[in-house]
Parts: sequence; structure tokens; C-alpha cells
Amino acid sequence: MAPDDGVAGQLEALGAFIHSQRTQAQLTLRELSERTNVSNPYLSQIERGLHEPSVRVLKAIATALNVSVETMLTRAGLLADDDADDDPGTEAAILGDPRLSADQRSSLLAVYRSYVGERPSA
Amino acid sequence: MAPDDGVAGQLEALGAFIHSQRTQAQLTLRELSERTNVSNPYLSQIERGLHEPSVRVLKAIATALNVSVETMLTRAGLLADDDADDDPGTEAAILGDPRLSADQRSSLLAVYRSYVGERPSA
DNA sequence: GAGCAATGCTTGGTTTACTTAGCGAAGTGG
DNA sequence: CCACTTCGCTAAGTAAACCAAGCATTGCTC
Repeated sequence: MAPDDGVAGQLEALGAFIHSQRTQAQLTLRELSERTNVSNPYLSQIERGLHEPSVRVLKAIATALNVSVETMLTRAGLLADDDADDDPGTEAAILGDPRLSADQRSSLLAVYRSYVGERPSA
Repeated sequence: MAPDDGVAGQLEALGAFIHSQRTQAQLTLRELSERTNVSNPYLSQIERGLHEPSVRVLKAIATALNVSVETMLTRAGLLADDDADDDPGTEAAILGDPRLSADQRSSLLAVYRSYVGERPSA
């Protein structure tokens, strides 16, 4: 696939994923609509990748389909955390640490990366 | 606190978080605007909790502020904060990182603890 | 065949996210 | 005091998310 597949591809992937989850759960668009309080035409459009759903809608859909939001976003490519392969998690832990200020986070990251010989670009 | 505190509280909390991260990073609204490709008035409104930003904007802000997207989404109320409560595992990650030498591990830990104000009692 | 229910989809409009242009306060230097 | 800049913010408009009503097709049962 092209490196710059764009946001459109991600939207389509997200829609396809939601569609597969809904059909596997044997749910109709209107049933999912009732569970999520989202109109069925809009759900239809989301499944075809015509719109980028808001945080509120995304959360509602994930809950209704018994899927974690993380999984959904990862499947959609919106959450790109797959660089955790060669990373034992230290970078992720630092990035996700709410006790650190932005300054401290940058410094700590810089030190860590200098240790492990990583280039500063994520 | 009320269980149905509403989305407004969440929005304000998210805005306050972004604001604190931006100011601690010594960034102006226009600088953050350039890094995120989001207009500075809109960033201002987000910080004051007047709008619910989309996932795209949320992700851009997180990247620009060196905050993990997960943390940002958690603050936005999308993800339930499962791990990032008190100890996000930064210490554990450093301790278990095979790429660090013992010396480096000690240094990194010392820096981290000085940041979060932990006593070196260990 | 006619009727009917249920599915996904289109249409047209309302609400909200988001932008471009510009204002007022708070500096800084001439 | 007067430019000039830079900060956050307001105002007004555009683009996009989202909904209510209804159309088109499929699959019934009579």
C-alpha cells in the first residue's frame, strides 16, 4: 500500500471493522442505532467510510459492540502503537506518565534515547 | 462527585490538561497551532472546554505535546483509565528494560524520581 | 399477483466542529 | 507618546458531523 494512504483509507478500515463486528453480532443498523443513540443512516455512512465519527459516537459504538475502544482505533490505524515491538515499553510508559510535565517528558525521553541509541525522531 | 457529571466537566478537564501541558512546554497557542495544523483560536476554545475536539485534532495535539495518544484519549473520556492512575509503570519499564546498563538504569531512575518527587527510599 | 415487514440507503435540514480575519491588552524600543 | 510586535481571544463564516423522514429492494405470507 502507499505510504501516504491518507485518512480516507483509515476511515474505510474503521468502517469495515465496525461493519464486520456488527454483522458478526447479528445486529441490524437500526438495532445498533438504538443501542448507541446514533441514527441508522449515519451509522451506515460511517461503515462506508464517508465520515469520521466523533469521540462520543466512537465510544458508544465500541460499547454497544463489546469491543474496546483501543482495539477499534488500533484496527482503524488511528492509534499507531505497534512500535512496541523492539521497545520494551519504556518509551510508552514515559509518554503515558501523567506525573511528568511536557518538559520533563522530553528530557527523560532524550536521556533514554541517548542510552539506547535511538534517533530522536519517533 | 455526581456520577453523571456530564460531558462538560470532561471537556473542561481535557482543556485544562492541554493548557497545562502547553504552558509547561513553553509553547504559545500559535506555535502549537503550527505544529498541529489546527487554528489557534480553536485551540484556545478547546483549552477552555468550549468544544469537543475530534480524534484527528486530539491526536495531533498529543503528538505535538509529546503526550501519548492514549493518555490524551483517556483525558478526553474516550478510554477508561485502566493503567494510568498512580503508577503508569514507568519505573517498572525502566527496571525491566534490557537495553539499559545498570548505570544507565540508575541514572534514569534517579532523574525520573526527582521529577515525580519520589523519595529515593526504594 | 397484492400486501407487508424489515433491511440498507438517499435526501434535506440542523447542530457543531473548525477556519480566516481582526480586536484589545501587554510588552519593547525609538 | 508612538509605532511595532506578540499574546489570547471574539466574531462571522465555511465545512462537516449528525438526525428525521422517506425511498428502493428483498423476502416473506396470503
